[in-house]
Amino acid sequence: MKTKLDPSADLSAQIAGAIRDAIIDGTLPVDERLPSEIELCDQFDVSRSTVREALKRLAAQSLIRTQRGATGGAFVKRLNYADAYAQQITTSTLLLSMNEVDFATACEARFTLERACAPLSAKRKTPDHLATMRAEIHRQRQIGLSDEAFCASDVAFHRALVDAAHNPVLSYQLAGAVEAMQPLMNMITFTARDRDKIIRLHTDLANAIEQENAVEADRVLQTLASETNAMADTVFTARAER
Amino acid sequence: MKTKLDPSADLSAQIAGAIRDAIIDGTLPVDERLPSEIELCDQFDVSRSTVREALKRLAAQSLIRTQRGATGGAFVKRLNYADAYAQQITTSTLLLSMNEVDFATACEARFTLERACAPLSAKRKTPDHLATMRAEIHRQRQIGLSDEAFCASDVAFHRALVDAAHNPVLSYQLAGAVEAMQPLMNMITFTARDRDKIIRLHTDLANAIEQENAVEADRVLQTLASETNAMADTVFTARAER
DNA sequence: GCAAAATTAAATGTCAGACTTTTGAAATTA
DNA sequence: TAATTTCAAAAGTCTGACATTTAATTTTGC
Repeated sequence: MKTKLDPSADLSAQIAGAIRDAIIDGTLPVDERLPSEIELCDQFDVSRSTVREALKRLAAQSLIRTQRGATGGAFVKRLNYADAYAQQITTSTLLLSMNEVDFATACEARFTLERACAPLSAKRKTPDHLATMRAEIHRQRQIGLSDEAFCASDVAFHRALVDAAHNPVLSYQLAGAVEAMQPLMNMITFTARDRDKIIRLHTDLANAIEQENAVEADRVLQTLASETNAMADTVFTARAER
Repeated sequence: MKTKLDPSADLSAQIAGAIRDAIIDGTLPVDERLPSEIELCDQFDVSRSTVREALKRLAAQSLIRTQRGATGGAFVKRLNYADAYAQQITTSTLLLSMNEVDFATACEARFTLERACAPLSAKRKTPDHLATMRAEIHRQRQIGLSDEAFCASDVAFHRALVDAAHNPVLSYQLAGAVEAMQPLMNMITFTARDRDKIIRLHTDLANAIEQENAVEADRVLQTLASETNAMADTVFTARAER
């Protein structure tokens, strides 16, 4: 681990990069203990502050975990789905909110991916996922529900749809696509008629999944996509005129 | 920005979390300058080392950038596609390599998503993307090409396919799915006949995209998925017997 | 001799202060 | 006015100290 790179970057970034590479290419296997901070000081010939800053960078990416105490230290962390989800969602959300990605583009991406997922969900759904979907539909019917709460329930509904495919990798990939849309959706105000329309489509979708009717599910998702786009259009053009 | 959270975590993690939240919810807009390190020391009542460790955590997630010098400081960074790609790929790769995700699951996720993308690619392809795909097919034909180089070219081919959809959000989402498979693919040794088969399918796929034949493209991708799974099966069962 | 309690040592976490380097702006000079 | 010099603010790095946590070791009490 005497590797060094990119002399332009900060020392702590170089060191973090060297260790990260070692983790990614498997030189440092999961649960391996890194040398102690003091030993890393010697190896990289820097001070402890610099080593610590490098380790914090790695910790922020969930590449290592640290333990205090006698047998403590920094260990290569087994990246779990929960951490990966969280990072993906943060990144996706910021990517969308900071880059003036237009609603149509994000919407297209999301529904394209969801439509890909639906046939698998129809085939592999369990009563559990179906129950979650129905429960969220029920929640969406509540009168006096805020727009934000409606959106949150919408996300939960679609996540249940995705999870029903029983492919954790797929769920992970789609988590970003679905959740990252939420802030954009929150910019929309839903009229009662909009909600009715969405709820009806959600019901159709749940039914299609229950009946393992992939074609119908796809049709509903396509409709949902265009309806969502239409609602956004209405809101945004109205807002632009004002 | 006087918020604090989770008293169980380290101070630097708490501070990073508070600032991260402010960035995500928009309290700190893009390109806003954070207070200087010294000012943050006062605000959070911690030492400079602790503040710096917090800032390094944020930098590792591409949430801030720092500049030295008189008008320098830490600024909220506009997350660009390149950084988001890189992070997504790192996370996806590690998720797959560290969690004994079986080949079939990862493969299914990848091809399901790619099939969703193909109709859009067929509709919106440019000569440029098509040329990239053909160039990679050409590279794959070279005799004496290592398995690794073959896989890398395979990834490049599929990325061109995805990028042809001209939806940057979709490209970003699929980057992880496609690239993260590479280490898994690298575990396979391709016989000459395997390569022939793949190259023929790639050619069919490029033709289908060129002719805007989405149905044919989907058929080819399905075939490619099952062929890939079959090759992996052969390799893994042979390896298991040994 | 054994179990509980005290001690120790190793490691990370935090702090304080100094020095270095970078960089833009202000002041000076030609 | 333009080039140069000076200056000051800020991040980057280093050193050394102390605090806290934790497991292993040693001591003590019975």
